[in-house]
Amino acid sequence: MARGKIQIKRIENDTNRQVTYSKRRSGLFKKAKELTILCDAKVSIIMISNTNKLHEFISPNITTKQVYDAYQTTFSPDLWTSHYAKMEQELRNLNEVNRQIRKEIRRRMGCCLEDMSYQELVFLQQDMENAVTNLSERKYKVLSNQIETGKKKLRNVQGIRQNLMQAYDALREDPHCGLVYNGGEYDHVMRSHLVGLHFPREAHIPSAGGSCLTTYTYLE
Amino acid sequence: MARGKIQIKRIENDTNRQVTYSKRRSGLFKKAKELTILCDAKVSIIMISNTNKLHEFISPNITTKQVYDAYQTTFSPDLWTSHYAKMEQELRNLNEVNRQIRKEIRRRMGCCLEDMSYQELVFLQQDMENAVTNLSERKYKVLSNQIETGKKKLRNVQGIRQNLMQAYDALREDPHCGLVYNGGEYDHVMRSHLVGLHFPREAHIPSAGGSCLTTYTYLE
DNA sequence: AACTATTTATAAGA
DNA sequence: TTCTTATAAATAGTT
Repeated sequence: MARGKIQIKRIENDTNRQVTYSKRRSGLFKKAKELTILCDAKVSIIMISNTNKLHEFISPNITTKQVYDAYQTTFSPDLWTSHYAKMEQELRNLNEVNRQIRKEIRRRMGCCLEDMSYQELVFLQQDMENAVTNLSERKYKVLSNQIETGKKKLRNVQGIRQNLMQAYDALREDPHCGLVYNGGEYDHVMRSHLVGLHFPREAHIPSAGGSCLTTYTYLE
Repeated sequence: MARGKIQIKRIENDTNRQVTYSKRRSGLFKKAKELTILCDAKVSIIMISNTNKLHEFISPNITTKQVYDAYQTTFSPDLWTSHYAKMEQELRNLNEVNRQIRKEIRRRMGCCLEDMSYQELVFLQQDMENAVTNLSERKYKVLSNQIETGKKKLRNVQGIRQNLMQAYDALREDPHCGLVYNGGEYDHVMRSHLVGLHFPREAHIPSAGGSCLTTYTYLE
């Protein structure tokens, strides 16, 4: 939604997907938080990432359990247990699909071709050749991504190296630079910055912040 | 977020709150849907409105129960519940303390004095003046220590000088002794002792070593 | 992580 | 409720 519109479809690049997940998760949680406050509502969000990491948001003064209990109560045991009905249906579908796929696979491995017409065989061959092409393109893309990432890292490192070289040259050209950093002054500045305890008058003192957001890994 | 910025605080007007709830709910669900697709994640959202209406979002191909089961698996429920409650309590306490301390610091820097009564201001001023006094005393003590150390070193040097004088006298009386005390040895000793009196920049200043504890008065 | 050009969400009004 | 639209906020791509 910025620097270009994106299609809402699975992001194939792992890194991008991760980054987007992280960004949008915090966006979503922020919205949830605002909604909680603006509308005096209770919100529970549980997210499971592509990599099986679990994140949750829960409005203040309530627990996730309480929300899900309310959910259960509201949708009566029926709907809650319909979960199982849904699963059964899914299972049946899955079995059927599974049977078909296995047949297809066997065919694509060169077996079970007996009951296919010539026309079907033509189509199948074409399809298999397309598949090879797709795979090849995909392979190329993955490689490109890797190269791209590598380039980025390289640029990064080169930038750092250049800065270091410049700093080093400056130091060599002007030995008096050394004095600038000598003595207690620099030390004082450094220390106060490092410790971060020198609350200037208008200092923004970071709040401990009562975040309700938590990240845990959900182990399958 | 449009036609004017709004403060994130409870919308008091019932109708507006309802409308905003409805709009933002669909916004939230839309975002959740996009996230689901873009990042290949699973999201479960349950919302309970101000008027106790319940709404849910669930990613395709998964049930709310499954997500909640995953959640429960991740946090062995009993342990989690008590743990969570504990954390919440801690957080609340910490936030409160944090708030107070920040206020106190700001006050001691001369800000946020608007909501203090005269009596409180008097106490605070007294307290701050006491603090200045303590600091001043401490400063004086550190200086005394330095002077004391200086005196000791001086005495030490005087002793050496006396020894030298005696040796010199002995030398004059018996020229053969001279060889024994000749060379850089005494010179070196002299120099190091004398130099010690200059308190150069790197002089060791005795550590404050004292208390880091301060008593804050929590004035509302 | 920070930045910023864009896209998207949405508050207020109709 | 729904539509519109000016504006605030989110965020994709980049650094």
